[in-house]
Amino acid sequence: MTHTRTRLERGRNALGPALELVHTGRAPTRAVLTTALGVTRATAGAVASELQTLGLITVDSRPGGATGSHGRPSHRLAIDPGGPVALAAQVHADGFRAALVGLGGQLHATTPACTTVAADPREILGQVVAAGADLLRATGRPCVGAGLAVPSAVAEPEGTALNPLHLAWPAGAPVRDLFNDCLAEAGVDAPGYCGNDVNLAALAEHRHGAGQGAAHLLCVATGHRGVGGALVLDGRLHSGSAGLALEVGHLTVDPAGRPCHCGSRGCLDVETDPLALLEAAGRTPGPEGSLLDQARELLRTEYATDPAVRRAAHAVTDRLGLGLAGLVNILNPDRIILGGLHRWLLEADPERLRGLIETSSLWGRSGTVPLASCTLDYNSLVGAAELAWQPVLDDPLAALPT
Amino acid sequence: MTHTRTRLERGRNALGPALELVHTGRAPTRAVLTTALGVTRATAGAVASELQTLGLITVDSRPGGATGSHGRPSHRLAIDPGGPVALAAQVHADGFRAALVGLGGQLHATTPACTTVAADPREILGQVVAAGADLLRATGRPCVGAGLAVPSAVAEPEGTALNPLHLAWPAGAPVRDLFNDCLAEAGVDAPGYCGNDVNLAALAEHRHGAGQGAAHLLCVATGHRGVGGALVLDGRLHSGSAGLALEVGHLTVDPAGRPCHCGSRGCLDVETDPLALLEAAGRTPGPEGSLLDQARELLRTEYATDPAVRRAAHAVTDRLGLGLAGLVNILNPDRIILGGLHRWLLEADPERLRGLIETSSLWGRSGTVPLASCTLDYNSLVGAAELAWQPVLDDPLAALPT
DNA sequence: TGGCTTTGTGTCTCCCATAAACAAACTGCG
DNA sequence: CGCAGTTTGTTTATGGGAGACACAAAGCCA
Repeated sequence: MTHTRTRLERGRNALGPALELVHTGRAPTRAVLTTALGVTRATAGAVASELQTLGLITVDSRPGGATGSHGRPSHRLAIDPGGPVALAAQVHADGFRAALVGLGGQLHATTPACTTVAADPREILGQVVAAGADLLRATGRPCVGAGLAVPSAVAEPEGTALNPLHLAWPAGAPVRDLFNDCLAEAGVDAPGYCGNDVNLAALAEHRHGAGQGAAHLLCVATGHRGVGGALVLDGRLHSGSAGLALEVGHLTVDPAGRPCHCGSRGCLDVETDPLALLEAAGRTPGPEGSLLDQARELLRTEYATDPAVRRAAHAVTDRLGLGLAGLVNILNPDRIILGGLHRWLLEADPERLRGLIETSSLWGRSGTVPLASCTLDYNSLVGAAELAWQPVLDDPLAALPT
Repeated sequence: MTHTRTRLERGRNALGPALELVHTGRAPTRAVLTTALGVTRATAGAVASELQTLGLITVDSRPGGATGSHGRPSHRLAIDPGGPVALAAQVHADGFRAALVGLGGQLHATTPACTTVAADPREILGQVVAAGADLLRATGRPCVGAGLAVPSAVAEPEGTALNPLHLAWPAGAPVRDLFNDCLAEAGVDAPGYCGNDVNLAALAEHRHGAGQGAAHLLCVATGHRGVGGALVLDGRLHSGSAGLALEVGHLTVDPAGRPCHCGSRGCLDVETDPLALLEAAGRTPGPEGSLLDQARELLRTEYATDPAVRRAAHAVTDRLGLGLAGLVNILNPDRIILGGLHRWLLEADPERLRGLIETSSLWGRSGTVPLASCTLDYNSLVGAAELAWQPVLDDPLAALPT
């Protein structure tokens, strides 16, 4: 056995952290990069120019812009607009979508949402990958990898979808392998990664959206059906030892509530999803539009006018608050962001939810947990791209061709 | 601003990791230290000799022992028996105890358990620190720091005890500051750290006991009263953004259960603690011995013979299983260890608890979570010492005098 | 225009860790 | 017993990342 370059696989050690700072928008100039990395200006300069040589960022030599501060203005750092992209894909109950995402979480191209839903996993993945491959060919830019968001827990390291029941897939479908097969077939020579859609949304929000700066970010969101959770710890997705953490859908929030397919009653999954709100308001779901859209419309148009809608929203909010309080006691996050229906419930009555969490989370007094809405468009897609970008962020030299 | 040695505060970079490997018993010889660190033999040799110079470990030059393998036998690494120690202290409902703990979690000296309980925090801390200081003077060995375990959540970074209700202390007592004051008064010139007793027990079990090797370790335990939880992620205690994570006592495990002081009903705290078992078995707590000891005796002597005791144990086990299943869904640990009464319940009927967690934790099929008992004596004390040792493990050169 | 401040750059140096060759210690076999 | 084979410890030389330092550049402000 010979020992060869264990030392971070050679290459500048600060390269990855530096790229991550630019990626997350925390290093607009070389000066703040210097202080953020805690290195000398000489090192930061070398690192920045190396990232520039890799074609990942640009270093503005002649800014000319007003700095507002004294002294020599710092060179501005920006994502190279011609740099590589990641292929992002998402499948959900109502269709699928593909996109290209560059560094910084910027969407460079998106396919229109497709609403034909093939029952067979292989078929739908083939469709979404083909759409993404078309985008790639159209831009001609290099691809660092591909990410896929699915509405199911994804077991690691197997890469299997454990409960894709909203897709009517078989439990345990080898989604990562299928995804990679489709990528190879479509001629995309890049590694494919898979993750749960809410997890990936949380990751995207942490890096580019409402979760920025949170050290312990909890995200709870409804998709089109069901409820998902995610936790981002110190910038990394915490998905447990097997990728199954934060499956919060089956927290009990109403012991006398409606039965859940898990066998229990009153689970967060069935008590706080769009269908629950519609039913509580005495509405029958219509045929057009997703349940999520219908619930949103209901809140938007009739929350202020119809007492029944208001009562229903309050009831659902109360159950959500109970679930969040339980999670706060277990996870002690420093920020909570809500997506899907939960976001609209929060915005309909922020104080009610805040109050609930404070009173039933034991340590209400020792600092309220800030609640916020998810703000990023297509956050699951952006999060899927983060998966593909991660190796580059960890070690640009090793992950990139040259 | 001048940049001065940000580079890990100078000193050999692999020093901390190497010491941690020896500390946790994962590096019995220089050869495995080499592979575990992923460095060359030259580096490992230099690191080991440097740790030896610091007086932390010993390197056996002439082992002579049979290795069982071919080739030159490797030098053995061991904790220096004359090295520094940490002062560990624990206070609980029934008394307090102090000890000296060396590297490797070894107890070098312990005061007898004291059962006089002063009501005033300052007073009882003064007593336990004085006892520890006596031990220190008796050995004459250097002290790297002091750690204190308390039966309460400890808020970070304030260092205040948020719910020390089993000690009848005021909520929010500045326990870390008080501890440090007492240390200074007793002439102990070392920094003092505080933590929750179950958290510290989990940390100790992870490093030296039943939790070794687990990447995501969940620990749930009863103290003398109440229930606590802890999570060790990748070798570090996860205590949330403010030190309040894993306050699992108020998970609802029986909606129709007995009222809890938190205002809810059927909390894990009141449904699975020693008093709950005694009451369920129709026994009235006696005056002598702690409730935990009485519950343990009951299980030991009458579980096999008295159907009422068996029924009571099963009922409490069922509630515990429900709580654990909920935690598994949220945290997805790869091992669970149980302490206090929960340990005895597990050992009374392992299959019942295992089955409960499998059936109600959604992913029973995708790999059962191993359940184990806490095995370390005085694990909270050892864990308290870990707090004091941590700076040394992180950077031996910076933390030690010379 | 000349201080003052902040930032970028080139040069030198330090020092940690690798690489490579060698020495040491043990097993096993003929 | 001696020698091959294997694994481990040690020495020396080399390389490379990052700090220290000095100096230049580029803006403010009087």
